[in-house]
Amino acid sequence: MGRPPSVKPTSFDIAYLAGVSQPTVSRALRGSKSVSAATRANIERIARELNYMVDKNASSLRSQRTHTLALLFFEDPTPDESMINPFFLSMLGSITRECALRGYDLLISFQQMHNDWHVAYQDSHRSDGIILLGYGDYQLYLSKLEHLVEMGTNFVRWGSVSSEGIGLTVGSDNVGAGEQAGAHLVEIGRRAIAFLGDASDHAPEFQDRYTGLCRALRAADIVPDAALQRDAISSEASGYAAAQSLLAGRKRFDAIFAASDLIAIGAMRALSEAGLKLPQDVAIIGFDDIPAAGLTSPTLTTVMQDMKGAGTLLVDALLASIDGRPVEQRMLPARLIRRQSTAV
Amino acid sequence: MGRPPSVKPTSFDIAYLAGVSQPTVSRALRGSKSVSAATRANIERIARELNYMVDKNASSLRSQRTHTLALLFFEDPTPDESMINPFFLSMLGSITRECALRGYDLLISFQQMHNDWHVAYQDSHRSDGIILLGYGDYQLYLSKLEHLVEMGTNFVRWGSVSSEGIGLTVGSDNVGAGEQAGAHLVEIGRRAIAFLGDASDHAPEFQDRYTGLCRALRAADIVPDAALQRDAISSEASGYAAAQSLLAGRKRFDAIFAASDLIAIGAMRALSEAGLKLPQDVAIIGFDDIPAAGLTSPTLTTVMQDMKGAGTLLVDALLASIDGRPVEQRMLPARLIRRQSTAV
DNA sequence: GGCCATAGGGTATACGTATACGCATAATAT
DNA sequence: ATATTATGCGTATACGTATACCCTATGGCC
Repeated sequence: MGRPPSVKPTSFDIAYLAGVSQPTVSRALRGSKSVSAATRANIERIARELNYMVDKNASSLRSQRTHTLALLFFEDPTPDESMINPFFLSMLGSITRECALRGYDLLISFQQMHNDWHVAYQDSHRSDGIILLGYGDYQLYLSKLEHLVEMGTNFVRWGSVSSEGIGLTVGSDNVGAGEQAGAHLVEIGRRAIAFLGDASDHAPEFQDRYTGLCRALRAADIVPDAALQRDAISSEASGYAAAQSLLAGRKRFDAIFAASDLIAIGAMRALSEAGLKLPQDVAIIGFDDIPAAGLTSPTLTTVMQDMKGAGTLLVDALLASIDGRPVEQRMLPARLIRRQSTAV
Repeated sequence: MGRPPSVKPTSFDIAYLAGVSQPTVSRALRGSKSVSAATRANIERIARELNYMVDKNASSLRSQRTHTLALLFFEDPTPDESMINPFFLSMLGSITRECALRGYDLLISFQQMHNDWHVAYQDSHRSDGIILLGYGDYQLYLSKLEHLVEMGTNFVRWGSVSSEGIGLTVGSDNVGAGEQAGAHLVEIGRRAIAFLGDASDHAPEFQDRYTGLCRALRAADIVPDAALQRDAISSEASGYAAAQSLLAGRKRFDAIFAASDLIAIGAMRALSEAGLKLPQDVAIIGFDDIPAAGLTSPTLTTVMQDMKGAGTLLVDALLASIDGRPVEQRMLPARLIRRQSTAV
């Protein structure tokens, strides 16, 4: 029934010291109820004394459960290789914390959008499930998701909840947030409100925000004007370009709702360079509340998403899906943060 | 010698199809040279067709190598629970990329500084080595490092390389960087240069930066004035407070070198509120080149560390240490980024 | 007092891979 | 032609845990 304790203690060592068999040790430590309280206490004491830790590999191999989740960042290739979207990074903290709380490890990896879906597949073999945080062209993204579904991989992704999507999705109430932003701009007297951000189904989240804006406009009896919308991806450069294009157009506008803070910041630069006064000439609202939003001048009114809730919900939904519990799509409320860029 | 292919292919399935034994499959796929080219090619082909992937748990269990590194963020507890130092986050990208390149997985976890060292110990059992990214009181940190050394854990940490430290360290040339910053301020005609940041051995990196500044001052025949130094930790609030304390002092100053961008940004706010013109009245230099540094007004001159190189070097050093190869402490050059806050 | 249920825990084994060892055959040396 | 070595691969087994199954003792029940 045993050998004496060795270098790295195993369940056998504990069994030997406790005078029981190895399986009993396993049962005791995993909380099986078919082990007496006295035996369990004894085993737990010895384990603590020896600094014993269950060997994760052996355990996973046997049980076929890794107790590990993989976090996969999907991104469009950027010129600056090492840049990561600050918005998703802010979710990292809460996801990690939530995983730790549930006793799960978190594996992390970054992928360029154009890469083989194989990577995700690979990750699915090292973990019980995958959390997907992606941005970029949604249509490119789709085929990868289909592969995952096909293979029965457990995964959740952050994205647009309102549009029907593939797989389990958690996201902010983008439509509602867009509506709040629009209502606020109307409230401060603006009527010619431009939207910067791709409004097609290549970017469902942006599309939702635009939908919300339009809804707010109609509620104020304003007819949304397609001539005041410009496509932009989430980068400062893209926002700058979009705003310039807007300025070049013949349509006048007195406010901008940008689909992300980076776009808004780029737009602000373009507007300033054109000699416009913010927010007097043009009020502007961003989205995400990245740290930089509080540092621009004027400081940027924006929509704050519930990142902490997001991490919790993502992990929660994924674990439910892994355990075969029923899960529903869930939407998180977003909140408007009023700053100088809309203070008139 | 086998059974037919099953659901999730194993090396046995491949062996069966290739008409060889399982160990041969293992050898072929791991690149052992005691397998003929023909056999290997055949095995690789079959593996590809079956979408075979080596079971990480089984492999790790047998070989006692996980091919996984753990990234551990150590932080002082912050009021805002989910905030992570943006500076370290920017290292995340390059570390991940480097790991992927070397075929290593990356496990990630966050820890409050005051937590049990046990967490690190635990992580050391799920990985071949640990990368420590920490900030906060270095003295608190020390005992944890000693534990790790004691246990023979492989680890590298980001920190001050010049001061003698425990374990393997990789870091920027903080002294040199401080010297560059000081020289630049002298060059634009400033002579009363303040330093914001803890200059004690509780924060070796900040101390190094201060040392560098003093060196530059002496080179210009200026005697460093201790009355122009204020302790600060890396946060905006702390920088704000430190600058206010400086303003309250009777010593006049015409420049500030802040030990981090966050400190600098806080200080800028305090100075602006005091009616001082930047950079005319006070020039200011930060450290880290966080994204926000380019967005403040005036934009902030700062020191950019080589984050990409840092990730590479950290992983490199750790793997060397794991493989028992000799490793030396290494220092990365830092570069001054000139912006408006020192443009006179 | 015989019968069955239950608690408590032991026995055997599987998870999938990597490696020490041994054994042929072929290549080379003498 | 025999001894020697290298090449290529099979055999056996270990890594440490979790679980299906089996056994024993005890207690309750009629």
